[in-house]
Amino acid sequence: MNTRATKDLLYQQVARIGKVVSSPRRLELIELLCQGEKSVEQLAGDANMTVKLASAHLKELKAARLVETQRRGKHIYYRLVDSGVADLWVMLRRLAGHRLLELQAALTTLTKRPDELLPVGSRQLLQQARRGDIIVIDVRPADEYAANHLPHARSLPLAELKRRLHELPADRPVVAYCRGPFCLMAHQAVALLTKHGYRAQRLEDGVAEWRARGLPLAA
Amino acid sequence: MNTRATKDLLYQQVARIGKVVSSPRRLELIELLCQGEKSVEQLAGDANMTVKLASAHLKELKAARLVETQRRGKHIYYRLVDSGVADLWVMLRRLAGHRLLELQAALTTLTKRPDELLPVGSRQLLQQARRGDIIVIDVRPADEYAANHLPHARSLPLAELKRRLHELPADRPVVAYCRGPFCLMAHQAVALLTKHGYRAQRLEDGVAEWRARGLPLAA
DNA sequence: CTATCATTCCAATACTCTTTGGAATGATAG
DNA sequence: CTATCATTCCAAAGAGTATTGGAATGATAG
Repeated sequence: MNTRATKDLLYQQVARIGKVVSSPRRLELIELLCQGEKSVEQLAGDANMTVKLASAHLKELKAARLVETQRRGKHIYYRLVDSGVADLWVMLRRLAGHRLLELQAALTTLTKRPDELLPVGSRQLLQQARRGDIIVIDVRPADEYAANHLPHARSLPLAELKRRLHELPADRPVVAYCRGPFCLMAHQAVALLTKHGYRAQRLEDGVAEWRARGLPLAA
Repeated sequence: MNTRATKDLLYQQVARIGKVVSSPRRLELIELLCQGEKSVEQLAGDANMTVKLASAHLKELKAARLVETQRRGKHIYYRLVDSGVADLWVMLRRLAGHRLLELQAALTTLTKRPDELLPVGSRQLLQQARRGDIIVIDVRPADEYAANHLPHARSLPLAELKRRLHELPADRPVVAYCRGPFCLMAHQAVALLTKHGYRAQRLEDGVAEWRARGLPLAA
């Protein structure tokens, strides 16, 4: 029994998972896939890279068994193998956020108005949304809403928000969410809503964070 | 607001955590530190590397805020910053184990006898240990036992096991555990015990796995 | 067949990481 | 002061990674 050699082999295998999540590009792809399955084209577009580069990174993710593919028509769709991968993303982000001051600094420059952040707990939010005391809107693209969304949330993509403002009752507070803490869409939505007289706040969580906490989702 | 640049920065910060856990050596150090704090010398010895190399890797871990140091006398002791780091290690290993067939293959070559693995649930194990129906032994070095161990376990380091065999009652089953699934000490202990007529089984978990499941520990 | 979507191959550049060596520097105990 | 423990600096070899380019190949829909 060659102890050293075997141990090295074991750690090396685990390190493969680490290697895969050591690239900012791949992390961005993982975050996008947390929103639901997407084609290579969509992924490349959303993450600002060429299709070829996205393809290369997705190949790595697939080799590590973090994502899987399915062909439908002309497109090949990628999705996370299971929610454990989303949990890994949430955990890494949480660890990074707790430890790396640089990240916190970067995040606060994004969120110029800390007051727009939602002060309310998750379960309380759900209750208020169910009763209709507040309106929860999902400002991601419609297909991501279709794949998975928070209970009692309605889809109102950022791109359509301006011309569909009238759909929102002006007398109730609005809570907007998007892909998670790194996503800027909810942020912009809140800015727009506030400018038009709404009481709007941002929910930092996305569906991945929501699920990682064991909270329910709707599809 | 330069969206792209900011996003890149955010993902880059998270990728730093990934980078740190993309090295087999550093993972081994993390696993060792899951057992309790250790000096550089100890770590280097346990992980079969030179002090200088260990020092370099520990520097990386420290830069990522996964470990912290404390000087006591001539030695500098390293420890995990909090149990979230141990959880990350457990999570990565679990993901790797679920996904990478190579890892499973390597593990089964280690465990030539699958029957030696404990078939019993964690809570049930605790109960039996508390009642004294079984003897749970911690075969890690004594200082790791001192730092943290399973409830109702007694310390019986592998190095001393042979000459302290008489301390174990021959009429009750023995369950041995060590640093976790990647550690071979419990394995060897079970082999030795079985050879001497004991009914011995191996518990795959170590203290990190135990804690990650929310189960209690003793110190 | 043609257009589209995705991957692959070969190649090149630039970059980063790992590991080792030798030598030097700090910090501490006794 | 001396021995021990740990880190640091400079340097270098070697391996691996990321990204881009051009061109080609598969797979599918219509």
